[in-house]
Amino acid sequence: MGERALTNKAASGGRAPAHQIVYRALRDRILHGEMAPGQPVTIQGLADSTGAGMTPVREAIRRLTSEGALVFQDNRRVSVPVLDARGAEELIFARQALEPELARRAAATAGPDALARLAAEDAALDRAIARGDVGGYLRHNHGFHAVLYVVARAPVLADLVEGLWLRFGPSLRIVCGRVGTGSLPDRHKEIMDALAAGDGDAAAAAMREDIEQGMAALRAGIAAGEG
Amino acid sequence: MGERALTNKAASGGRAPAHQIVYRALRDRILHGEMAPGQPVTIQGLADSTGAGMTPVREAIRRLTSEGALVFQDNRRVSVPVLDARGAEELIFARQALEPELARRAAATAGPDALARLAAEDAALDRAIARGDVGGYLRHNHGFHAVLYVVARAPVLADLVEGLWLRFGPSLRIVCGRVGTGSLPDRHKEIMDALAAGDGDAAAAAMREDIEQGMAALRAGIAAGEG
DNA sequence: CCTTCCCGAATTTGATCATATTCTTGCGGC
DNA sequence: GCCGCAAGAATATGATCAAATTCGGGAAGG
Repeated sequence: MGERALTNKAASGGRAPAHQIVYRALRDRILHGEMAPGQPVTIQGLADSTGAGMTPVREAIRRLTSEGALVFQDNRRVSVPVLDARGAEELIFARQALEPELARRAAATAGPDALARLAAEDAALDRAIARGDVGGYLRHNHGFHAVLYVVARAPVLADLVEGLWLRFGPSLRIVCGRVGTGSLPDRHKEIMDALAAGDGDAAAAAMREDIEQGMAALRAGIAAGEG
Repeated sequence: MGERALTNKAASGGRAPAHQIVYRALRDRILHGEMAPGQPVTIQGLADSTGAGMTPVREAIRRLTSEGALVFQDNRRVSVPVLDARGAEELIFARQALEPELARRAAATAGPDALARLAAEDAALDRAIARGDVGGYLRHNHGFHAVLYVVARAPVLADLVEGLWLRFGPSLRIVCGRVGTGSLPDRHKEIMDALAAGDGDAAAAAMREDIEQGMAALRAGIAAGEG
């Protein structure tokens, strides 16, 4: 999400601005489900907990509201949004509309190093599942897809899809916490095979099934939580 | 983009926060092509021109960078992004992937008032074309689609697509300024007919053609501008 | 006498600004 | 060509003001 500059900056020894640090930290917490849906997010609370001033915190919050990771209530308060069934359906549609294309493009650009990084994320994911580590599952499941987005070299589409993850992250954590990591199969092996073979159609198809399986759990969990 | 609260606030007599006003103003200027691609945007300049302090301006800029309407350069400066051919292709793909679905959903929810608003926007659009008014063309072309997004009652998809408009707005202005408004046909009549008939498939198909026609101009203009 | 409702003060939170600090950059001298 | 200086711009802080929520006291009604 336009963080290339920051990454370069950090890599070259420069110090990142406080608002970037706060943004990153809060973003990761939302993405990995460490904030519950509906939980209020206060500027002063974040400023106290991060040690930053109000202005950088304010900027980080504005950014995340723009991405749908936080919502601006009519009281001017900010909170983690509660995902309803309609919203979940839209997110699933958007993922299915965009991510298979990213997989297709990644099949044309993936090299050995990319495949190795994907395999590493998938292995870490499997270990987290075996351990029953929900946090690790969420982190490495997203990590696998995030590597694929970078490999696809489609920054606009990648930005859009990353925004979708932010919207269902908190709810996915709730759902996974209820059902555990046992019943969460994925199609990552099929995706990697297709990428290795350079078969875009197969990669897109495998991604479609991976999303369908992952989002089916979310859909069911949200329906159960609402009823 | 999550501005429902603000709108209600403003409608009920409350005053909108300065950062919302600045955000809206700058967003509209980008959307309607009043800022050229590559043009720098300085915090102090905006603060001076809008009369607001630096903090609200800062928040507005952060929001727009998150939406891809502005880019954060590695110098910590902010500017209007320059759209290249690859980025344009991604935007076109994303529009084609998402907007037909919005048209399909709008066909199921459009009532007489919605059709009237669409017809009003389209009429204003036709007048702008006849007048050769590029600014009016951009404003009412977006207005037509924006009304449709609201009618579709799919806020997540609408947010995503609105973000796409922000990304190609400045470049579209350049292209339209080069070729004029004469050769810019659209499929708005077909879309409205399909919505009136409640035919989702026809609405989606008409939307696909409308996007194809509008984006073909952008694609050609960008290729010409780069070559 | 107890319960309920309403009103207003205290507290919490958000919004804004003026200012100090840091960073980048461009220029001029060496 | 290189180094340092000065100007412009972004970053960050804390203070100050305004809005909203909460909580507690008191009156009305049962």
